Amino acid sequence: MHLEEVLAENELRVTRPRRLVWDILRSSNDHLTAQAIADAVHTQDASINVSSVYRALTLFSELGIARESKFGEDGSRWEPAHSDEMIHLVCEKCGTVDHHGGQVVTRLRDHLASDHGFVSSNVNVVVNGTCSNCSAQ
Amino acid sequence: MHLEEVLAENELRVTRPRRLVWDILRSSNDHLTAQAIADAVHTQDASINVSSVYRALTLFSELGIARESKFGEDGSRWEPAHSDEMIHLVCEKCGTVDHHGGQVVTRLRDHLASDHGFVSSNVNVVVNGTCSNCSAQ
DNA sequence: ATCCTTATTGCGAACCATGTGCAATAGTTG
DNA sequence: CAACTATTGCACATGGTTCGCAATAAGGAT
Ligand SMILES: [Mn+2]
Ligand SMILES: [Mn+2]
Ligand SMILES: [Zn+2]
Ligand SMILES: [Zn+2]
Repeated sequence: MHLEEVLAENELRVTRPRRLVWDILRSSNDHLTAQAIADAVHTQDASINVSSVYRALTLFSELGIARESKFGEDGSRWEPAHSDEMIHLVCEKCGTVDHHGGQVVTRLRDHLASDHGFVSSNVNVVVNGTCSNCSAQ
Repeated sequence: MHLEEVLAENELRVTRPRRLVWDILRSSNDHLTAQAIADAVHTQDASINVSSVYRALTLFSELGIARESKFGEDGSRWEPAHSDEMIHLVCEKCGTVDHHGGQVVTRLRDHLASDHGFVSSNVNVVVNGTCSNCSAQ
């Protein structure tokens, strides 16, 4: 997925803040807070304002190329967009957030639609607990 | 579930703010914001402060008798505690939040534990979409 | 019923993540 | 390169929630 294209298609400009935020998002395989992203951006260019980071993130989300998730604490977490079927496993011990795929979400959507007439636009599954690493101490 | 008992068991006092907040929570079958709860409380006793409402809600959550959920917008939503298996269907049109029960969550927990060593403490499933009422216009 | 101890309150100010108005800046197109 | 205007940086506003502290009121004992 190329930022430039998506922006061009929507007659939006490719700016330094947007490029930097996007690069951080792509290169990290974490679920970052806006602040963490801003910090990372600042190691490249300290002159970029937090507002621009927020504006970029909001825009990317609207464009469908970034995903915002709200886990327990602090603010939203950001990452490149991925399917709802990739659910989030949040370890309460070490704090890591893992992905887990399967059919759960798809089956749930289908069941809700066919048996209850509820048409889902997006499904968020967050599992809090203890990861296998932390279970083994 | 009697508030008085739970509080007594934990050597906590039964106060007017706590009783009022609990009554609102019990008598509504909605998912209320802290502000909505405070407003409702104020119709009974205008002298009760929002801080006390927040403190009561936080306490109830720690005691396991209230449940806090974060849906899309604005602040947290509160209700009497219920099982994780009761998942939330949030209608983007009319705003209503419905419950849906089943085995989905239980099966997911089991799968994660046995096949991935992830021991879940709580599972949150939020489905956003259009309810059957709103689909029918 | 009254006193005592201290948990709980009301109040105001602080907080933190995020959004905004506006003049200055910098993409983009020709 | 010039012109147009989307986007930025800045500083400040916001909204939901929390905190410190002195005043109040539960609950146990007398
Ligand atoms: Mn993810
Ligand atoms: Mn509920
Ligand atoms: Zn862990
Ligand atoms: Zn609806």
